[in-house]
Amino acid sequence: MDRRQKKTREAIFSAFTELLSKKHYNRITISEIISLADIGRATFYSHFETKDFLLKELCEELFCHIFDATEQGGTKHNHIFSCNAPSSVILHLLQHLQKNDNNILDLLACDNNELFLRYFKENLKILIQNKLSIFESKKSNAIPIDYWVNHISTSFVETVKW
Amino acid sequence: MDRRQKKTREAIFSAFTELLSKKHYNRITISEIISLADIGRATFYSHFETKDFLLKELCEELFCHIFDATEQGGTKHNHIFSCNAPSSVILHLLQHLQKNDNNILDLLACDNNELFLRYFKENLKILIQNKLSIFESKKSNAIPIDYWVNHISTSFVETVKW
DNA sequence: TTCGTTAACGAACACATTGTTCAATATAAT
DNA sequence: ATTATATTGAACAATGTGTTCGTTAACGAA
Repeated sequence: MDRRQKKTREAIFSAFTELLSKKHYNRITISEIISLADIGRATFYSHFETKDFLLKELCEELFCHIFDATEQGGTKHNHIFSCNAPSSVILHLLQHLQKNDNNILDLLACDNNELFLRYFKENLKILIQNKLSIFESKKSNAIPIDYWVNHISTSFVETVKW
Repeated sequence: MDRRQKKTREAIFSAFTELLSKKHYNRITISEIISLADIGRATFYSHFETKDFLLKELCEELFCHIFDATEQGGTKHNHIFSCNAPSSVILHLLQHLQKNDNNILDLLACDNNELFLRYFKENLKILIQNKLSIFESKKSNAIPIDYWVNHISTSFVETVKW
């Protein structure tokens, strides 16, 4: 990727997360992001179609790192973070939270969490779905499996939030 | 309250809920609400300061009904709903959900739920806080009580959502 | 270093939405 | 019937959005 592209992209992400930790997503304007990132208006729009897409891509950057590492089986991975992923995904996740990488905690804490938490939960669901499929054999269970998936992932997210 | 005020207020709420069930909150404009409710622009602003306040008051209308009934001790109450509140708040709540009064289910289902779910949860928290305070005597518990409050209310909300 | 490619700039633009104002009108309460 | 008040409609400035385009500067490969 062109060095210029990467720079502006990171400048935008940086400005955006800074603003997110200060005010609600709805109240953040493109103009604010632009002036804080110190880039041209047209430049922003050549990177992100809308503010929603920006948030979406930010979430993907943050979460794909952790959940992608699952499939790579504990090898080194390099996104925004760089670390040695432990074998347990949950442990890995908690480690990042503890270090508060990229201010994830700030983002989870305040009002901006809607889409953010949704991504978090979506990815967790897939993970737990896989874990639970081990017990798939006991199909006679009266409680549907996707209820358990939902319940466990939700409980986890809410526990972290708490 | 003035008959005219009540009419406009209900027209706004009605138009707003209809729009909410169709598109995301962020994408709904005041102008849309106005034209669907068929009222003047100035009229809207004489009722609600902003779109956020409108949502807030809608949530209050919907949830205060159920949670207020707790304190009144099962007597008849008259908000948007009117019914004989059973002694169990949870039962009461589930009854309304089953009847899908005021399209609550629609509102819970789709993307507009952020603030909505928050109110739901906030009110539940208070309720559960009270219920749990009965066991307050066992203070030696290693797990803080507000964790339990959070966990139980969250689980309930998420179960309903599921 | 050179050179073709591509990103960033910035200023301008049409457009949509917001929230306010005000005088005129219609409706309610007593 | 009369007073009070809610609604109306049109106009308004202010702000934000998303696009356009010619110019400038940085990039990377040869």
